[in-house]
Amino acid sequence: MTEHESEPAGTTVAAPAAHELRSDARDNRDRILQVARSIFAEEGIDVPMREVARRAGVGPATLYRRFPTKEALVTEAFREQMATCNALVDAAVADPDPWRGLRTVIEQVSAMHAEDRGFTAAFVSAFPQAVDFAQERSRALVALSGLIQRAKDAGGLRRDFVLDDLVMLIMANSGIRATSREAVVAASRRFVALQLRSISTRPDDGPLPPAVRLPLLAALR
Amino acid sequence: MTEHESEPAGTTVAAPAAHELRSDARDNRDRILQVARSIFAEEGIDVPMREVARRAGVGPATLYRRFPTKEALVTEAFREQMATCNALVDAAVADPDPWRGLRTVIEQVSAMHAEDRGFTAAFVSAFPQAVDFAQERSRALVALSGLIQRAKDAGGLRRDFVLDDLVMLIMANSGIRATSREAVVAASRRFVALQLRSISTRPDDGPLPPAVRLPLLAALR
DNA sequence: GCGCGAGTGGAACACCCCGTCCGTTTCGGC
DNA sequence: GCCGAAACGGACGGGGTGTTCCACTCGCGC
Repeated sequence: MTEHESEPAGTTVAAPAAHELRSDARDNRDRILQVARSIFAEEGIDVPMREVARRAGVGPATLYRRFPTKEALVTEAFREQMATCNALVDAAVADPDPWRGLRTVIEQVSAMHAEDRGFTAAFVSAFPQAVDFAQERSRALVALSGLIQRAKDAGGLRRDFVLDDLVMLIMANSGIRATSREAVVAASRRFVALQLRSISTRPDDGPLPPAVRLPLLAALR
Repeated sequence: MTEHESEPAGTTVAAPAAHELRSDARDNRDRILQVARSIFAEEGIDVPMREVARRAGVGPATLYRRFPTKEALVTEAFREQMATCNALVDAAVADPDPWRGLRTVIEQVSAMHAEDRGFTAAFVSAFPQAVDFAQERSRALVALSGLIQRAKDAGGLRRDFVLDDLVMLIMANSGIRATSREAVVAASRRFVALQLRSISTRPDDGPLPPAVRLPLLAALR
C-alpha cells in the first residue's frame, strides 16, 4: 500500500512517503507514530486522535496531515507487528516438526495479542474497509491450513482440528481482560497452555503456567 | 437489591418499584424493558438510549423517568438473567456429581454469554460502580470455589485447576465473535467442549460439536 | 364529566469525537 | 539574512450520545 505514491523508487526498507519531508515534519511524524503505538498498546484503539496528538506534542492538524484518517494511523502503527506476525507464521510453517510449529505460532500470536490491546482490534480489523491487511492475512491462513494438515499427519494434533479452531482460539484468547498488561499476558499464557493440551493427542506434560487473579474476582479481596 | 425501597411488602415475585404506576406508565415501562432486553441481546450494550426509546415507541424523557441512567436500565434488563445464572450455579453446586455439576455450569453460563452479547458486558460490569450484581457474584464465586474443590477430590477435574481459571474460561468464551448469534452459539459450544477436555482428567470421549466458520476467514470464501 | 397531577415526547443542553480551515511560524536553499 | 513554500496549531463544523427541560396530554379518582 501507498506504493502508488508519486515517488520514483523505494530506497529504504519500507518508508511510505517520509523521504522528502522537512526535518521537523519528519521528527513529528516519527514521534506521532511512536506515541500512537504506545497508547494503542496500552489503552486500545479507541483513544481519541486528539489524545495521540497531545501526547506527541503536536496539533490535530499535524497529525491529520501525515495520517489523513484514523484508520491510516492505526494501519501504519501496526504494520510492523503485522509483519512480525506474518514472519511468525512463516517460521512456524517452515518448522520441520509441524506440531511444534503450530504450537509455537499459537503461543506467540496469542502473546502478541495479550501484550497489545490495540493489535487485536487492528488484527480483527476494526475498520472493515481496511483491505490493507486482508491479503497478507489470507496468505497466512492458507499457509496455516497446510501446517495444520501436516501436524495431523505427523502426529501431535487431534484429527478433528480445523483452521476455524485456530481462529477461534485466537479470538478467545483476546477476550481475556485483566487490570494490567502483565496480568493479561500471564493469564493468556496459562490459557494457551490449557488450549494446547486440549488440541494435542500427546499426554499431558509438565505443570501449567501460574494462574492469575482476574478482575471479576477483585470483589473477593 | 432494591429491597431497601419504600414499599411495605413484595406482592409479586420481584417488582422493583412499579406498583403504583399509572396503567399507561406501567405499559411503557414493560415495553421499554422488553425492547431493551431484545436490543441488548442482539447488538450489545452500546445501543444508544434514544434507539431503545424509539423502538419502544416512547420519548427519551419517558425512558429516563423510569430508568434514571443507562446503567439503571442495563442493570434492570439483565436482572432476570443474573438470577438465572445464579440458579445455574446453585444447581451445579447441588449436583451430587461435582465434576458433572462443574461441567454443566460452564456449558450453560458460556451458552448464556454466547446467546446474549449484552449479558457479557453486564456480567463483566461495563459499569464498574454498579455494585448491584457484585454481591450475588461474590456468593456465586465462593460456591463455585467449593464445587471446584469437590470436583478435584471426587475426580474428573485436574488438580491444578483454580477458580481464576473458571473466570478465565468464561472471559475467553465471551471473546468469540461471529457474524450471527447462531454462529457464536455454535462456535462457543465447540470451544467449551475443547475447554472441558483440557481441564478434565478423564480420557477424551465422543466427537466435538461441529466447527464454525468465523469472520476472519470470510476472506477465504 | 371534570380537574389535577402523574406522565409524556420533542427540543435542547453539555460533552466528546473525527476531520478541516486558516492565519502564523519555521525550515532550508540561495 | 531572506523569502517562499512547507509545516504548524488553535479554532471550527458536523455528527453522535447521555441526560434534562418544559409545555402539553391523558389516566383516573371524584
